[in-house]
Order: sequence, then structure tokens, then C-alpha cells
Amino acid sequence: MEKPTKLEQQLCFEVYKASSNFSKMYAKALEPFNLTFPQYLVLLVLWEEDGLLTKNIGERLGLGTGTLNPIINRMIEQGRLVKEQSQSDKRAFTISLTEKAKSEQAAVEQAVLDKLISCDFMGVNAITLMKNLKELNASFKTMDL
Amino acid sequence: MEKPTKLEQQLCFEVYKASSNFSKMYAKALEPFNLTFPQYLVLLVLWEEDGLLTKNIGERLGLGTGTLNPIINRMIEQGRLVKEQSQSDKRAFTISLTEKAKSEQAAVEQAVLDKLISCDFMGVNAITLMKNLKELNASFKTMDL
DNA sequence: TGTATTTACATCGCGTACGATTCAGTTTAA
DNA sequence: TTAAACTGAATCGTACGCGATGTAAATACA
Repeated sequence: MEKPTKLEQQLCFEVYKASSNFSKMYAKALEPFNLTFPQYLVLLVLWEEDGLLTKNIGERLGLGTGTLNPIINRMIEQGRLVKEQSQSDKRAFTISLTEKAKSEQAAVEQAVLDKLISCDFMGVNAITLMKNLKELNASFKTMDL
Repeated sequence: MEKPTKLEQQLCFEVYKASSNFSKMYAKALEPFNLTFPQYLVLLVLWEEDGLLTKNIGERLGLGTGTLNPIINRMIEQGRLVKEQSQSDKRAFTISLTEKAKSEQAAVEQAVLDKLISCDFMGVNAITLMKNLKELNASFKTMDL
């Protein structure tokens, strides 16, 4: 990593733009379901493993309670999630999918897939990109900041 | 790009996390100056070329007026920017740096550089990553979404 | 010329995103 | 066994980020 200044400024900006681009693309795909991108991420986690604690979801998504709690509350209002106090630890709450959220999984995933296919990232080497991003994010994890 | 589903879900998530990681890192570096990351991006644009129209800044950063306008207003309150109506086009406004914003350039850039060096992204191939991200973002540009 | 469209900016509503604080419940250790 | 330290959530304040709408100025064009 020689000459971090210019290079890194541009790297952080490319990441920033890519993130906002993805966010907008997914927003379009998820709009018919009245879902936002972060809400979709919560569903992805719970479709993989239902009944997690708020804490666990936050860890997987890298979100603090200040961000995650309002998202979960909106999804409860939408009738997608249910929250119940854990018996073993009364501070903690278990978040579970409703039937509605379970039954729409296939349709939502199909809509996202359709969008991705229609977008067709010409020539982008997604494998390499993912690998490099994972390395980058792993680096962040070991930092004090 | 075979099997977009899982792969792409993860790609968008890696980008999402990387963006938030960068944002937090830069936030730390910029905190002493009472600057946020998006505010810093505005400064980067204007340090390169002062006296741009709001429209130009928005184009370079990929931000709409709904996002950019409040940022500029805060930076005016901070005493970093000045806004004046364009004479040639009375709808447009020229955004210029104050002396304060010009004089702090070196110190801000040094602080960011120090932070980047102290973070030391071990083994991350920034060149390749940048290249792939630029391709990705170029793809987004040619999309309808 | 006069009207229709477009453009530049402002504002609004909603939904993140994050650090800081608060509070109740849990664990640790003296 | 308590007091102290810690932990999981909730809440608050500030700042994006975006689509939609509003308004005035500029441009197109019939």
C-alpha cells in the first residue's frame, strides 16, 4: 500500500458509491414487497436461522442497537417479525419470523435474482472482487480505529 | 457471473460493510475537525476545484439535492463554505471555500493519511480492488435500474 | 411571441446509521 | 452475599440518503 493518500481517498469513494448503487438497485427490486435493503438483510439472516436474539442479528449485520432496533420495530409493525422476551435472560429478546415473512421468501429471492440478472454486470469479476472485499473487511475487524 | 443469488447477496453485503467500515474510520480521523465523511468528500471536490455549482458537486459525488443541500448548509454554518447566486443563471448557486476551509486542507489531509497508515490494511491489494470497483460502478452507470 | 418543457435548487417524509446515555437484569469478586 | 462491573435493549440527538414535490428561472419550439 504505497502512497495511501490519493489512492485511499479514491478507494473509500469507490466503495461508498458501490454501496449506494447496490442499495438503490436492491431498493427497486424490493419495492413491491415494501421492503428496504437493511430490512431485507435482516430477513436474509433470519431465513437462514430463525429465532435469533437482537444481539445476534446485530453481530451478523454489523449493526448496533441504535440502528437495528428501529428496523426490527418497523418489521414488527409490518407483520413480518415477532419479538418475545427470552426466559433464560430477561434482558434479551428473541426475534422470529411470522408466517407472512416465511412464505414470501421465495418470491423476494426471485425478485432480487431477476433484478440481478436484468442488471448484468458486464465483465465484472465478482469472485475476485468479493475476495478482495472480504480481505478488506477482515482487516477492519482487527483494527482499533 | 453464474449463480447470482447467493454470490451477489454476499457481494452487496461485503460492499455494504466495507462502506460502513470506511465511514467509521474516516469519521475518527475527521472528528478533531468536526467534519463528517460526506462533508470531507465535499471538501475534496472543492479543494480540487473551487467555486463549483451545487449541481457540479452533486454530479461528482453522486448525490442529489435532497442529500447535498443540507450538507452544504451545515458547512456554511461551520464557516467552511459560502454560497452565492450565479449571475449568468439565477437558479444556480456557486459554492466556494472560505479561508478557514482552504487553510485547513493540509492538516485534514495529514490526519487522514496518518489514520490510513496507522490502520495498515495488511495484504489487501488496493490496486486490484479499486480496479474491480471502478468496473462495477461503471456497470451501474449504464443501467436503468 | 407565448406556451410547454426542462433545469437548478429547496423542502419534506421516511428510513437508516451511529455514538452516547439510560435502565434493568446478570455476572463477578471481594 | 452484596456491591461493583458488565451486558442487552431502548432511547436520544445528529447526520446522512433518497424519492417526491414545489418553485422560479431558463430554454425550446410551434
